[in-house]
Amino acid sequence: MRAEVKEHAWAQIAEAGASAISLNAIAKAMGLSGPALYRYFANRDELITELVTDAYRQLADAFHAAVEAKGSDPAVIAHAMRDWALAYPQRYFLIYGTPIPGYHAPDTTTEIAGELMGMLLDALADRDPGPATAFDEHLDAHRDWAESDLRAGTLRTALGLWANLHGVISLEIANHFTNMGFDTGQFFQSELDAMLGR
Amino acid sequence: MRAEVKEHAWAQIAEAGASAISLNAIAKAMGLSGPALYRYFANRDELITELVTDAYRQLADAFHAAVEAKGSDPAVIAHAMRDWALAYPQRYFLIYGTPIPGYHAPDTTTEIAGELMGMLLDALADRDPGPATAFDEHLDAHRDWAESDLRAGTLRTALGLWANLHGVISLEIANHFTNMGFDTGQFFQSELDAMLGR
DNA sequence: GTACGCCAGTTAGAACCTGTAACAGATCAT
DNA sequence: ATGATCTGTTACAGGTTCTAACTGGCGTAC
Repeated sequence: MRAEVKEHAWAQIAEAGASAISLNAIAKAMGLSGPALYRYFANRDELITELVTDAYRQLADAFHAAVEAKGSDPAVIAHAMRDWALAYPQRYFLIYGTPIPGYHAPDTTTEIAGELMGMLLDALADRDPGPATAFDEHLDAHRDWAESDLRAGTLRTALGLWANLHGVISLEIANHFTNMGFDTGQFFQSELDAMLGR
Repeated sequence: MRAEVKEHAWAQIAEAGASAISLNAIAKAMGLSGPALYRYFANRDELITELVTDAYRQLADAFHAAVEAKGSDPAVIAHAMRDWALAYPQRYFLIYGTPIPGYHAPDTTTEIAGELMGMLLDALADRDPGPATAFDEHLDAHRDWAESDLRAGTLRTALGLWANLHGVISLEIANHFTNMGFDTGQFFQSELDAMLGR
């Protein structure tokens, strides 16, 4: 039942964004009347929270599937992230888009965020992070969020890769490149090469 | 009058986000009654559009001011961008956050976006873009959006810098780093060094 | 077999929102 | 002075979330 509600919610999100989902419209689409849904979700926020964690879970599953199929490689994870974002842009924005003021992410989402970062760290563990930087020192003193057997340089590389990936992907799916005429896939690959190639 | 309305709109945005601005509430805050505002804004979308272009304009002004004060340098622009985003996170998200479905940015915003990119290109013009890449060739064939006297490598560098800046900044102001405990300013500087230093 | 309680759904309604229509009053130009 | 215009009003239609109160059915206990 909750699953069916979320099904309709995803459909509404895909065509009008998260802020436009309406419990009323979902109920009507399911042949129910307005307040019936309040048996299953306390309020609109609870539904959205559930959607956010589901989206996170899906992204993590996409990562796992990609690593399973093609090996633990940063480029594999990067492409999995972009492919998922292109397939489900609204879900991506649910995770990484404009935060809703006053809304606090539940613990499960931060756990999954850690899981994502963990996979990226694993994929980068055997890599040479290049010369140590000033930031590495600082990171070394603030690394409680990562497994302890990793070099600070690896953490730095993962953070940088993650941020850069997010930058390229979010600009692409927010259509900030559309007026420029170049191929976004090639740009993504180019950035990936710059980050990992060297 | 329109300015006063926008003033209140910014206040509402700051505390509850863009999707929560209400013409009704603004009117009440101004001592007017609901429909009075429709004399000045045809509808809610027109107000938001104006806010978006104003935000763009402000960001561009921040860039100009920074360049004026400290010279045309990519690091100067980068810091100006981050400082502005930290000062006005909601305005930043209005520009670069989750796009509003069905909303099409007016021409003026794309013009200002081009202005921003132009300043970045200027600041990078004298820089060695490093060895030519495969993407440079593609860019060379799709560069109508940039002045013609620039090397493709410079365009590539500007795009990459822009995307990476956006990634770091947007993750920071969306609080995706809060649980990690490191200093976001140092991370920003580290990324900036990695992008420009080399 | 009857009575009880629970559960899923209903309608009614309060309090919001956007936006339109019709109207009242002031002010400004001719 | 008179008419047009401009600014604001109230009334209203239709939408939203969400609460309250009620109804019908189903399962269980006695």
